[in-house]
Amino acid sequence: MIKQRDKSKKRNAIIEAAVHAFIEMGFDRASMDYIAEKAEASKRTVYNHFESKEVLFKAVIQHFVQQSIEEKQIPYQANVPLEAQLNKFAELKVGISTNQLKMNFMRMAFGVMITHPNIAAQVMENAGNNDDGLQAWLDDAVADGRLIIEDTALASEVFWSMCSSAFFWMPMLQGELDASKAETLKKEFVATFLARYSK
Amino acid sequence: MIKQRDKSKKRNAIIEAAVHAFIEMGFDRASMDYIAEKAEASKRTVYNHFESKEVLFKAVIQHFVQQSIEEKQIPYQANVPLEAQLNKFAELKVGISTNQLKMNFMRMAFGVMITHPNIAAQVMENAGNNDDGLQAWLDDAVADGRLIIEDTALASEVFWSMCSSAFFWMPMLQGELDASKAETLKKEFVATFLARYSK
DNA sequence: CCTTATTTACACTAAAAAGTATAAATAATG
DNA sequence: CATTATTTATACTTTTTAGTGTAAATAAGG
Repeated sequence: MIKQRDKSKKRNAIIEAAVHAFIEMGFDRASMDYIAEKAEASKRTVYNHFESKEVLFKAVIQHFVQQSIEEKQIPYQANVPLEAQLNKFAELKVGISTNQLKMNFMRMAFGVMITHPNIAAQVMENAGNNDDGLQAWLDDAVADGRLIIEDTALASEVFWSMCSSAFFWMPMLQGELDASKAETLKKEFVATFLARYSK
Repeated sequence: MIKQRDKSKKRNAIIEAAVHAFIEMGFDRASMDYIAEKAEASKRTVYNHFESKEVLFKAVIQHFVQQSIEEKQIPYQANVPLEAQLNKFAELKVGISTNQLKMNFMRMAFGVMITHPNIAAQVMENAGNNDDGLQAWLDDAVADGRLIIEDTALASEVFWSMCSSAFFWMPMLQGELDASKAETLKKEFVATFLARYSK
């Protein structure tokens, strides 16, 4: 019978340090020595918790994903203009793009996954689930007779395609989007979507 | 007076080898030794042509950009359905996404640019110019009275947002898109666009 | 206060890769 | 053919960093 003590404190400190080191200097250039120093731990302790840099990275990703699961479900409301409700969906994406920490983290993560396909594969296994609830919302709006959509999955993709490109991919690789520009685009995307699918 | 001989042959062999090495193994893991070997040149020769790996990378990018400048202008045609003409614009993006070599190259290039911001900055200086001719086409269509658009620049962005997300970013980071799926999306994008802006 | 799980300091190893030096070999061009 | 610009082979330096070994120090928890 082995006594177990609470290792979580050092472990969390290491993950926290790794998150910032990876964001700051990228996966390859953030050395284990540097991470240990920032975590106020010895390098040996880092390796006692995470047997390799790759394992540490995966833990960092998981830590981040954990934090990001705050299912922002937007329920369909019969007596609110569709425009306003769709705006909220678009706002979800805009919200991510203006969260500097989150964007930097994702930029870093994509960099790693492009550069190290083997790590990417392992990370992707634990990913999945990408439902924003838009399709459910569309189904409700159709049932309520306010939208005419044959294929709500397809319509959902149309909407997210517009938003993702402008509010996610572009800012991700080309830097933050101007706020008023974002507003203009958001309005136009919603208007375009409604032109196609509303009665 | 120094006699100049033709060094372009070796130089091109090196660039060619570097292109494939970078695509195959990524910037960091493609060593100068490996590139030299693939180019059937000595490492010293590689360094005689390109004073550093970074300089070589920039030459590779330039080589690629040079090849990609085949201005596929699509002129406005008064007596052809708008749908068919817009399809061609969408096809431009689909075309890129199904060019495996091109996508692999761009994936690699983005990886480098995310991972090495200093290189990214230098590469970006020589970039610019991203006009696909859609806005000009829209202007013509508006002048011809077949579309009603206040801001053709904005409308152009709406169209490219849809297409870029589905036909570029997603395939770039998540692998090739199914052909029939691409066809479905393309149709829906064009239909959505026309629902918003056609008479 | 004792036991011992956990952490630390520090000195290693091993590997990889960028870039350099130099003298000899090769081949373009007049 | 002769000249010499270019290329080659080879051995080298330097730097960086992942990961390990070990004995001593620390501190959690009963």
